[in-house]
Amino acid sequence: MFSKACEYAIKAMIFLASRPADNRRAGAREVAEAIQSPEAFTAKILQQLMKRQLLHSVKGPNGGFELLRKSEDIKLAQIVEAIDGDNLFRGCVLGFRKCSETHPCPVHHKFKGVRDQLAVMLMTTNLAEIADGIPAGISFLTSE
Amino acid sequence: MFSKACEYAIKAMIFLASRPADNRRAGAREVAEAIQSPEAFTAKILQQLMKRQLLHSVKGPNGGFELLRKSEDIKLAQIVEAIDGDNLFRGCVLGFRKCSETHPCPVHHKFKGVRDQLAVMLMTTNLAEIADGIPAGISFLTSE
DNA sequence: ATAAATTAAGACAATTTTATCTTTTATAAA
DNA sequence: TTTATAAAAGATAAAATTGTCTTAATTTAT
Repeated sequence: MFSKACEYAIKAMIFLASRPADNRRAGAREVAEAIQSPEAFTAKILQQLMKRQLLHSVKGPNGGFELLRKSEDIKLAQIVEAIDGDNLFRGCVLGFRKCSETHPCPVHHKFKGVRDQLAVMLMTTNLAEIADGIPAGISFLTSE
Repeated sequence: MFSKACEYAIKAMIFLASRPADNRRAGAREVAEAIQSPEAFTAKILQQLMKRQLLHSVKGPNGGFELLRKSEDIKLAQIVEAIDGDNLFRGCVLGFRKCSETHPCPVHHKFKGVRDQLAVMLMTTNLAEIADGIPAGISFLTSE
């Protein structure tokens, strides 16, 4: 569904959002360890999230990354869009450029419901609501 | 959402299902032209669909590929599963192996609805219903 | 000021996916 | 039986994605 890079991006953003409010900032190494992802690759992804105005970074000792906005104001769709683009929830599943209600591909109407539900969910779900379950022990960011 | 190979597979199966009943068989070249895909790559995919018991092939002059079963009896899920596996509609969106109702990843409950709707749709939609719109001019298998 | 820590950036490498090319095998038609 | 046609199979290649390494730039703390 998502690229590996996008999976890491979502996990990284959730991790940052789930940290205590007084110490939100975390370095690339810390993020990578927390979400069990390759460090250098993760650093690149954090940089992309910066360019897309989702993160902010500080160099030097005690530096690191933190959310640019409140977690309530960051939607899942923005993270996905920053890394994978919006093709998943806006494009034609068969890859046609010209696919629409009036000129539909053979599966257009079959996928419409799923696609729209996915788009709405991604656009309305904010980081806070999915990150809060982690410190509460309700959901998990690691396998074991 | 789907790999390129899977997109081609779906299109190829739809193309074959949309042909006139008296001349269902089509060669790899004909299929590739119809769905505007690279011929050799498409041939490989058709072979995979054969190994997964979705197609049958005949060698030699006037040979080619045809559906192994009636299009009514072939579900979209079988085609997707044959090429991309069932990860899309059964696996965890964040890639966790151990993700379940009782041990959920942070987005598990948010994606559950979409994922289940997708799974049901893929498992209940048969080739006939999506292929029939093509000869009828209701849906399209090419861009222009 | 200097040293240490950390991000930024770019080159490089491995893997996977997508795509092509060549040779072999099977089959139908002449 | 020969020839032409088409799939089967395997090698090769190109492109995209994933991942690593090295160097530079920046900032904090000493």
